[in-house]
Amino acid sequence: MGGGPVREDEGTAARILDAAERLVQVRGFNGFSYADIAGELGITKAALHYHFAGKADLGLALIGRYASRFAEALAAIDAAGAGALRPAQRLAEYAALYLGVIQDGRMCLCGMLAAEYPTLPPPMREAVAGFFDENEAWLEKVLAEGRADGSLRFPGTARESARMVIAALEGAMLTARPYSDAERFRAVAASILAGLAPDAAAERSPA
Amino acid sequence: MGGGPVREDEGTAARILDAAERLVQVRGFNGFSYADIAGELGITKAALHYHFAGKADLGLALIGRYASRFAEALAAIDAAGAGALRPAQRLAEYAALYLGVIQDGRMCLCGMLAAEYPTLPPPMREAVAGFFDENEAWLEKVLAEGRADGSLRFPGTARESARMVIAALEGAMLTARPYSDAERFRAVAASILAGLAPDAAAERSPA
DNA sequence: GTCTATACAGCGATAGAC
DNA sequence: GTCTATCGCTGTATAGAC
Repeated sequence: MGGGPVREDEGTAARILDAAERLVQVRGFNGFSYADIAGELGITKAALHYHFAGKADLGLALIGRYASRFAEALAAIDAAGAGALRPAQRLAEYAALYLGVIQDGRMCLCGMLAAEYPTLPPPMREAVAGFFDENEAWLEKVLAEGRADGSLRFPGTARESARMVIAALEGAMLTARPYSDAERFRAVAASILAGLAPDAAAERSPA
Repeated sequence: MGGGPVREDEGTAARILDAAERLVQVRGFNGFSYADIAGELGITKAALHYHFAGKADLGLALIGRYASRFAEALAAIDAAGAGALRPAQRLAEYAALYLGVIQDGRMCLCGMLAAEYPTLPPPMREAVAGFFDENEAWLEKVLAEGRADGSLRFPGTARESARMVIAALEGAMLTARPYSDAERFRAVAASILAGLAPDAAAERSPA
């Protein structure tokens, strides 16, 4: 899901999305301009407006593509090992997804947008909330399954712990920013997983 | 001195900081302008520049005041109960500090600035990192004490778990923003504490 | 689909009167 | 200490040529 250029014959719209995605993840939605993207791609601001009429349209497309990729990655985890991955392993894969996001000084697109939430156009707000809802639903399912088979232990409901996991991983990305240190994120992620699966010491590395 | 209809005896500089603090916590450092503060206080942008020469100076003063208040709050926790508060209780008080921050759609000042980190002037960056370092040191001390007396249990080092706690609480503020729901934050905070003090189910929640 | 050119609002910041 | 006035720059967005 990390984003980044995919192929060389990628269309202009996709290249705009790639550059904008990186800029939002690094500098925030209020921290970049059409001029930044135009300069990076070697086109003019006017050309950008042809592909995405306004910044709000661009932002909405950004979230849609990002959420789709994330959903595909979650489906891939469910399908891995012919659907035989144990809950703790799926959690580790989930954390590994986040590890792939933070490269190059980025943080989660929707985590960044959550910080800027009050300044976002309403359509973007709804899309951001939807992203978190989907992650929460997937994690709740995994956690409930892990509790049922005894491989995961946590207090309260599976939904509450799902929210805790998302909060901790997003917060780990956020608080790692001042230190430009991916290892710092990895250690925090490992600490979270270890707290949920105290028995499975060998399963907890998200790398 | 001059007499506008001011609520209190608070000086202009302090009132500027109050307004700016709220604006940064809600909209981010890149999401407000001198005009916003001036309009709110009924003064002009030029008057603002008299008190804080540039936006970077204002931002630095903001972090300094915020960090000082936080340090005082931590010292108050250490002093509470004549220094007899148990580690789990001190942790709960720590989480309660965060709960007081998120009112009115705010999030932690330094959490917000961490998201905007790459766009901040270098002096502000150093101050933000210092805030997290201080929190980490305080938490590490509490966690180590809790492990020593058997009241807290966690994997890895006390420092790693301290970073996990900060990440989870900051992330809980971040991910609660789309839902405008303080209860959502409270539940996540309780989930974190419960994971560290599994024996103390009756341990008071951060409310 | 991309360009040049431009409109127009907003930004941080400064000079000088009072 | 606050004001009016203004500067230079950047922001998003648009019109119309090619």
